[in-house]
Amino acid sequence: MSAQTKGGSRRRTPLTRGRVLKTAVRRADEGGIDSLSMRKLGQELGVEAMALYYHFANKDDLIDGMVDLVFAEIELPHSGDQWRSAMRQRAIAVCDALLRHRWAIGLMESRRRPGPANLRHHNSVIGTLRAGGFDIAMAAHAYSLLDSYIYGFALTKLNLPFDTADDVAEVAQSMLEPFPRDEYPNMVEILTDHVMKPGYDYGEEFEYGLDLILDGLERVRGAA
Amino acid sequence: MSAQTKGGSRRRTPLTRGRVLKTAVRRADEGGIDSLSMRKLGQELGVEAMALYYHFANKDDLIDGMVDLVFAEIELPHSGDQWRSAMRQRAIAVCDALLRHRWAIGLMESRRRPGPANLRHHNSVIGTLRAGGFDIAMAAHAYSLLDSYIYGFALTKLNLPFDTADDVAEVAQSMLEPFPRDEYPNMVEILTDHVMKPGYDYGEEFEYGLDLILDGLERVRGAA
DNA sequence: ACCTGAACACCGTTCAAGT
DNA sequence: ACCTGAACACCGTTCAAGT
Repeated sequence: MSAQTKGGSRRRTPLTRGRVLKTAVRRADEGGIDSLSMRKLGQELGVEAMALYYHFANKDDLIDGMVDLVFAEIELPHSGDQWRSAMRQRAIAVCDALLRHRWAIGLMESRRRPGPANLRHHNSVIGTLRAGGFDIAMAAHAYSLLDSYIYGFALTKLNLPFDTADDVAEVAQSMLEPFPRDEYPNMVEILTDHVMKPGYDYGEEFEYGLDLILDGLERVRGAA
Repeated sequence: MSAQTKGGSRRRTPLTRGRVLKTAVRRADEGGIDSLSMRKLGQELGVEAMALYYHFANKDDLIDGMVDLVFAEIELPHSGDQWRSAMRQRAIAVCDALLRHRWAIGLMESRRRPGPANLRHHNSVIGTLRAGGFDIAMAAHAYSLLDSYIYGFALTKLNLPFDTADDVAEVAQSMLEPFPRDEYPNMVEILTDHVMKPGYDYGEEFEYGLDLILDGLERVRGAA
């Protein structure tokens, strides 16, 4: 019944934290975090769920490791980069990583035991801002603002009840259907004259807002 | 054993959607969304879990109702308000509501069947922007930017691994503990010279970023 | 050292049945 | 009309036991 009893090889490559984590991330990417149960993960690795508890203290320990894998995917600014282009690139890289790993959005900021990639990331971003002329308090402002925007955008985009452009029309239609015409005229207008137009892509909003924020940061940096 | 068999009253006030929703929101506020199981909710209402399925199609239907209750708590701009003060007030009101109902953060934007309070909210915000001189595309930009920031800030604040100022020092300490000194100097600096200072409150970052964004929106509005 | 089996205390949901 | 009991297919985790 299990993978081991079939064929010649009785024992596969043994479990390691790294192999478990890679499989766990793939599973969560594909099926969502709710599909990542210890039992199913074990099954995918050809092992009983309980074997995982030999390598991880508990599910939270597993998630700590998964989050650090996501941080490791994000390219860091090189020292010497201009703060603005570095922050722009990094914002896009973080957003992309979150869109690849939607399950990670609420988890990236909450680690009590951040891994090395996590700490390297924060250290590098703060260093780039400080080198770009931001004092400590302003670097904190900038980091908070940028990360709130990045995480919020990814959260919003992934939670929108439609994925493709085709979906949009259908969903928008059925959202307003139960209500009398003319009850929400501004909603109707923006949906029909903007959102449902061909070529609309919510994803494009990201860089508009990002550049507006970077403009603002440039201004307060100059004023200090 | 059950509440009904004890004392005189055999049947309590019967279930209604409204009463179930109010109880569900309170439970989720207090114990988190994971503590909101159909069984526990039933128990709190003096009823078997299965009774809830008479009033709600499934758990998602329940959550649709809970989300609309949160939207209903958020005061809307009055028509005639200046766009900037209206957007500022509304951003603070949304952020406060999300901090009161942390379980709602990922759910507010994802309803395929938005309730009336949800639609009224969106309709009102878009209307205020349009009346303030934003054309359709710019109103869409502004709304996306503001909501990404608001939801992202609430998400980040609630996910930070510390709540109180006392926590901060302890958590910061233990985060860096497993690593060699001087490995993350910028992290150490900002933690010790800023975050761990008395009077630090991450919550105060919200209005700084909000005003920077509103300044930016004012500028692009003027340019159009 | 590394993994399993059985068990415990949970989930959401369906469905036939009760009042 | 409104609710219950039993059942199904799941969870995370513990612990003693196997190899």
